[in-house]
This record gives sequence, structure tokens and C-alpha cells, in this order.
Amino acid sequence: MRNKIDPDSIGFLINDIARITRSVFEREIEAADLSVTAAEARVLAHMARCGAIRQHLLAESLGMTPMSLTGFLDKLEAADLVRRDADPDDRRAKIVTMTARAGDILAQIAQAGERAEQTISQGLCPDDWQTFRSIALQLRGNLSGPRALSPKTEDAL
Amino acid sequence: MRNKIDPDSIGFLINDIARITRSVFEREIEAADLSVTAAEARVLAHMARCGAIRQHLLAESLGMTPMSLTGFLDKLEAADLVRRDADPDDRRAKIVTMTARAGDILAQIAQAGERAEQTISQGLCPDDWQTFRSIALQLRGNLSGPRALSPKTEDAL
DNA sequence: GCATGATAATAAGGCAGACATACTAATTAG
DNA sequence: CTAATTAGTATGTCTGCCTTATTATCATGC
Repeated sequence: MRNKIDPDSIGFLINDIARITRSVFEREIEAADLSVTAAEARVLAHMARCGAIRQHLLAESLGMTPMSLTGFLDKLEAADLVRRDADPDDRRAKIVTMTARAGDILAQIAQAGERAEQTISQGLCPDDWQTFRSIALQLRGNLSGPRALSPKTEDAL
Repeated sequence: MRNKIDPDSIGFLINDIARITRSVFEREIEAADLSVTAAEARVLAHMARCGAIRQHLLAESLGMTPMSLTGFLDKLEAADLVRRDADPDDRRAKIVTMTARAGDILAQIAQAGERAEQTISQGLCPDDWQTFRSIALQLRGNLSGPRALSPKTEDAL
């Protein structure tokens, strides 16, 4: 048969791995009985790195639209993990910071993450695992840096 | 110490890459004006590999529930890319096959996939890219084999 | 034969993640 | 002072995937 498309092509591959990885993560996070989802945890992780920051900048750093971030922040704020304060320099803007409670959760998330990582990497030799990580890091750098989302096809709309 | 979690940990990393990759793919598929989504394309890809097959086996091969597959097949069938025939050996079961039209689409998907892959891999040296692919392949093999996520399903492909 | 339980597909409904559009309010440019 | 731009958000849609029934159908045990 003419097998013109390959389920092992990189797109499917990455997607499959991401799907499985995420479910492993979510299982760990759920097991740890944290009140956040993996995506919310990701927001927290970036906030930990960026410190106090305006929402639209955080959204950019996360690679999502401001509106998507709004939803996550709503939940995080409701869980008292995040605070939105008015920016004194711009009354339109808000500055988000983590609360004290977030530190705790963050640590637990990190632990859950480590467990998940162990699950995922088992069966791969450590060298390969490290190689994979470092190339993945490089890859993401390429992709998220120069707005690789619109390569040559310009916005036709 | 506040920075207890690392946005560069493998979970976030894979997720980020998958998100970006998917959007590159979807852009290509949309640009090619194909009437399928990436997930539907994935179903087609597996069908191309498996040939005529019962739905629940296909679902298993895809790592999704039969119900999830039903939705995709509904759309693919509506687009006349897939046919559901009664299994003569079991009147409960249906056997899905691709239609002639699917071959066409499949080829176009493959092309879109290649373009996407080029976009994604540019900026990475070919050696690294190959390494990344092969480790990813191995990784997925590990993950989908012993099924670290679903309770008991031990499927083989 | 017929009750019983398993199995194949589906209906119905839910949930999370992501997006676009349109709106309000505030800022900045002219 | 007006006009354009920007920050955040309400609303609604879409995709992907799940869970829990429901309806046939099969496959047994008796």
C-alpha cells in the first residue's frame, strides 16, 4: 500500500509524547492533591522566574494570549496563590505576584514533576535522556524566540 | 528560596514544544486548505498503517478511547475520507477503511507535515535533529508500551 | 432455548486549554 | 482636546479527550 504519511513523523511523535507526558504529570499532580492543573502550574513556574510582572508580559512569556492567561489567573487568584495589584504607573495594567501560599504549592509541584520525570525517563539511558533534554531546550529556544509561528506564510487575513 | 520549580524542566519543555509544533502543523494544514484537523490526520495516518480494522482496535492503537475515536470518524466519514462497514463476523463491530479520496489528502498532509518539520527543525543542526528524533521515538515506545498512564491496558502495536 | 454477562459502537455530557471578537477604561500621540 | 493605542476581560467557540450510560450483539451455562 502507498503509505504516504508516517505516524512516526516528528509531528505525531512530539504530539504523542506530549500527550502521554502530560497525563503522567497530571496524574502526579492529582495524586499530590494539589488544587492546580498542570497548565496553572506552568503559569506559576513562569511567575516564579519572572517575579512581579504585568499580565500581558507574562502571557507573552508563556506564549499564550492575554485572554487565556486571564482564565488561569482567575483560578489561581481564587485559590489564593496569586495576587493582582494595580500598577501605580499605569492604571489600566495589573501586576501579578505570587502569594506566600504559592511557595508551598510550587515546591509540591516540583516534587510531582520530578516523580513524573522519573516515570517518563525510565527505560532511557541517562546519556540519551540528557541529550534529549538539551536538544529540546535548544529547539524550544528556536521556536519561541523569533516568533516561529508565522514562518513565511504571512497573515493572509 | 522562591524558585523551587523550573520552567525548563522536561515536562514544561515537552509541552511547550508540542504546543508550538502543533500550531505550526495546524497552520500548514490550514494553509493547504485541507478539511481535516491535525488529530484527524493522525487517525488517518494510523489507518494507513493498519489497513482495514475494527474501531476499538484502531482506538487502542491511537491511545484513545473508542468514544473519542467515534467523534473523529464521524467527521472523517462526513468528509468522505473513511468508510464504516459492518464486520461480517460480528454484527456489533464495524470495520473502518479509508476511501480513495483519503489517499489524496494523506499525500497532502504528508507534504504539509514536511513543511512544518522544516520550519521546526531549522536552526538545529541536522545531527542534533536526527538524534532528537530517534530518542523521541524510543521514548514514545517506552511510554506507550508499558502504558504508564492507563490503569491496565497493555496494548501493542 | 434462554438468562447472563461481556463486548462494539454510540449518545450524552463534561472539562481543560486555547483562540478570536468586542468592550471598557486608561494612556499617549497629534 | 480628540484619536489611536494599549491592558485587561466577558463572551462564545473550537478541539481533544474523558466518563458514564445505552443499545445491539455475541457467547456461554445451563
